[in-house]
Amino acid sequence: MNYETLLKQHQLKVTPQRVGILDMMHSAGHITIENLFSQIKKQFTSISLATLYKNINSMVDSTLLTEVKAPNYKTHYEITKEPHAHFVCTSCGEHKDVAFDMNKLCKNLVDETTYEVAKTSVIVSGLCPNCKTQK
Amino acid sequence: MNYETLLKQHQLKVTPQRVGILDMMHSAGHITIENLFSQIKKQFTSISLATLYKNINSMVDSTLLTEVKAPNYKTHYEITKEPHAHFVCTSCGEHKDVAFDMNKLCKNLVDETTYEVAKTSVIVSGLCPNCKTQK
DNA sequence: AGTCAAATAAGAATAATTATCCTTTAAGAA
DNA sequence: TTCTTAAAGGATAATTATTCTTATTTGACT
Repeated sequence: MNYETLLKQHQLKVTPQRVGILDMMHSAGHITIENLFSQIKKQFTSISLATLYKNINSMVDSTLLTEVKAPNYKTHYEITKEPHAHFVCTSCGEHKDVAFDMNKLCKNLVDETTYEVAKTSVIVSGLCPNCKTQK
Repeated sequence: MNYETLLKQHQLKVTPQRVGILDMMHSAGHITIENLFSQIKKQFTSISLATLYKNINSMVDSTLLTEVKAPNYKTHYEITKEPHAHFVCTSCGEHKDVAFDMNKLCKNLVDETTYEVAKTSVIVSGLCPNCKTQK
């Protein structure tokens, strides 16, 4: 995958920092701001945390990145992929992408002979009827 | 609904503050810490923000409350109900509970002639195979 | 190469959450 | 009831998370 192209497609300026962020995010799968910052500092020793936040936020706004907010878990980020669910272990914190198969959703989302599902959370966002008509 | 019973069922001590929190949360439907704090201070003028956080967290841990973390939206809390999804308007912030009908999930979760769906997020949490077998 | 809007770094400022410490109180035992 | 104790409350400090400000630099496009 070519990060420069990806950034341009999303009308974002290509900078070494952004390419570095994407590269790191790609190899990590998903990552928190905290981890990303400590990783990225190795490559860009003087990068600022504010820069990281601004870049992450603009990439989230442009849908290049997806923000994942799981209960009892730090917000983390990933390069936007096909729709999928996230399984988060309440004990060890492991998290795992799960194919978004409609028929297996909710309690059936993961194999319950091996996983123990405690909670599911579904968030849909967009425009409500009011705001949609005002566009 | 009787909040004392509810608290006892979850093995939590019954205190006036907790009853007040639940009462407020029940009438609000869902509420942020910020709003809850400004409301609850009217009733318990000397309540501390830390107390609020401690109570909310223990009630979330006991599953009495559910924490809802939606993208671009402040974390809010509600008394745990039947599984359901949340629709959050990216424009006005309105949020609305949506019946968790498996067949309508994802893009079909809300009526797309009136809503405009931008993102869906599904989070499942519990124990991963490793942690499950270690129990 | 020259221009300019956008990005960066640095650090301050603000917001959100948790920890600490000491006092008070709910809940069950005596 | 009263006693005992673990848990809860309040005040505030500490930590963590996020955004803002300003001066400087740089990528993208003439």
